[in-house]
Amino acid sequence: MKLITRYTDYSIRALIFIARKKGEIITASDLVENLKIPRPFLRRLLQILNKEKILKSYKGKGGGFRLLRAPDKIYIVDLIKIFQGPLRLNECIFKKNICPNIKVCRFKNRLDKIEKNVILELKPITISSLLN
Amino acid sequence: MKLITRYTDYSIRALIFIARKKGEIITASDLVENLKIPRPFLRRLLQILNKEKILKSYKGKGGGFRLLRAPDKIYIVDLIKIFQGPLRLNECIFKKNICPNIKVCRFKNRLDKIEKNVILELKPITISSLLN
DNA sequence: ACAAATGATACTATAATGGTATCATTATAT
DNA sequence: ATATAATGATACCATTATAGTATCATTTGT
Repeated sequence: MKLITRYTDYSIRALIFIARKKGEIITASDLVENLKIPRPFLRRLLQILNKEKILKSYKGKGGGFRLLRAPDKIYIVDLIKIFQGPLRLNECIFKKNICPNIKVCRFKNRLDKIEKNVILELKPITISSLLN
Repeated sequence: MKLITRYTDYSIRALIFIARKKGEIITASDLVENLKIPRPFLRRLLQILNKEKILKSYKGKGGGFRLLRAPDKIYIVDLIKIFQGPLRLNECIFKKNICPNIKVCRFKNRLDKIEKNVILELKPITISSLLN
């Protein structure tokens, strides 16, 4: 029951590293050396961040990655969504229309409240808010 | 990233059902019929609850299960612990002594706070508080 | 003795996560 | 042009957690 998978965790570390280098183009190799993330895994992750327009990639010699958005516009919840899908801690095992007491189920209501609070606390966290 | 697995979820439903029957001995069959939980799965789960002293089982004809504790002494977090292990949303991928910046890692600090809040909200929930 | 219950335990299936490997493509410097 | 250093695309594999099944043994009331 982890909130954050390695994809998300690694990508946060990578983005923080890149953000600290303000504008420099950072290669996968730079990140491997500094963050000890397995190379092929990191490469995949960077490609995803590129596709999702979090990073911009530069191909060819001298290439690498740069942030596409300002660090205060990169929200952790976006990363979670990219790598882990919609943030949902709580899903009724009976899908909507089968569970007989969906409206009454007090447990589900409690979990919904907890989920909302988690989201509320995660929402404001950006890469820039983690920089130091 | 689910807070609650089926084991936990099913066992909550089962315990609520049993609790409502105040003191009656409830068989696995009763629960299967009423809660639509797959029989072998439910049976395993009841055996676990028996071992963990949440339920008391009665073997042989006329047997079944009864609550061993009062419903207000059965905490959801106990069930989570039984079926899912310690409630931990947040574990550094670098175990304690490897991550260079464990004390400074602001992200981990944030997650710790969120985790604490989740636990705080889950802690008071008992079977009796879900009885309606 | 029989039937109706649980106890014990081993097995299987599926999906998510974590990680690897390979080849193609692009861009720069010489 | 060509070699080199970078990313792009993709397919594959391993491990673990979750979900679920199957089987036989044991106990107990009638």
